[in-house]
Amino acid sequence: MSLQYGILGLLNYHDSTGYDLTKRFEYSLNNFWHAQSSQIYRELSRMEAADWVTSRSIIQNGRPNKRLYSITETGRSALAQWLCDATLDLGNNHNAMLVRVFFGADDPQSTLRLIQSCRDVLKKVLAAYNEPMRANIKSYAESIGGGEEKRKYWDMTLDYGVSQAGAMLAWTERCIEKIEKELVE
Amino acid sequence: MSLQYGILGLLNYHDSTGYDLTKRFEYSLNNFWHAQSSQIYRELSRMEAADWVTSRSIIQNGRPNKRLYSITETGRSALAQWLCDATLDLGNNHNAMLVRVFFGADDPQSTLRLIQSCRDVLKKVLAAYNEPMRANIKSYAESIGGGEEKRKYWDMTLDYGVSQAGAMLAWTERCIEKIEKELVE
DNA sequence: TTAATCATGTAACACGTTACATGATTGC
DNA sequence: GCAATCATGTAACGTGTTACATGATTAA
Repeated sequence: MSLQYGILGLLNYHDSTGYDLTKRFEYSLNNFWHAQSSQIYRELSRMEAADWVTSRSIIQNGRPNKRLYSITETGRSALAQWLCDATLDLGNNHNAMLVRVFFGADDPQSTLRLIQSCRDVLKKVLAAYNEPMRANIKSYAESIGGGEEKRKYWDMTLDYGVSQAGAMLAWTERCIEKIEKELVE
Repeated sequence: MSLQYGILGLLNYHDSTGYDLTKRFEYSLNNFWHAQSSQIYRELSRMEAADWVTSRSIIQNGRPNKRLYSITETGRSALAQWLCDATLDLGNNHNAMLVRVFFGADDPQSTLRLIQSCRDVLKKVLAAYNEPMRANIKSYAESIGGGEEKRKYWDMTLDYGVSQAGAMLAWTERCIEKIEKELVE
């Protein structure tokens, strides 16, 4: 149910359309929460029914009409309440690659290839944190009131991504070494 | 769709009931793939329809009857094919805590508390890797043919968990320091 | 005597993904 | 001329979660 709160959090910064929110997710929360536009529209309808948001139509010419969403007081307090709730779920880790590694003993060659390709992807991911992601966050911070204060927290979430990817990269390298040693013997 | 392959992988070791598989998931793959029994039973029905597994009833006295599942040749080749497929999705990261941190600037106090409780949980998680998890895997390895070979790969998945949790723990400590410094000012 | 273990599932719902439909405008 | 952007969604499906139902046996 965090998607709803992610949406509320962004609407709390300023009114947005579903389209805006989709983009915004992609450029900020995407690192730790991915959301398709179809899902965002669905949640927006539900949230409007629950009176967490309201919407009004904006007629445009030359562009399809927009539906601009705003957070309500009810929504604002639901958000505040959720944000300070410290219950923690480290639960839903679903990693298909690790399933493959787990069952990898019967075919070390392809497991090795798998982990190598994982390593290569991670190197690109780590590079991307610096270039597009930090830059996106910086420019978003400049476009918002109190952005510099908020940016400290946004940066923490990026640091998280960097440290997780870094640890995973180091892990792939250790695994590769182990499997290569095994294959030589 | 990886759940099906997780099930196939375990059935490839030996025939099991849905109940066995649920336990097995909890003690081995749980680190990177969690599955409820209801989901496992559902997948087993689908897989039987697809002829990846077959089942037979075992009558027991004093205990409810079992349905024992076995992997078929079709299932075995589906598994082998999936295992050596190197496509990688680092996609579905869903972390509610990071959503809270992202929107944490308005309430540094509760964000601090949140991250502190995360740190405490992580310390326990890291301790658990050594005691119940390594031990479980070791005893499972001893109960299976070729277990020692396989254990190398199982251990790699545990190493993964340890390194991710370790990196996350270090991250929480950096964040706590930053926020505490901010609160003093 | 109380809880845990064994063993099966169903039902309902929530969340996530993929594919599709529409159609003008702007930039290359 | 072609692709991308803007902007809305629906439909169908797949996956994950929660709650419930049943009921004997065994260990604390």
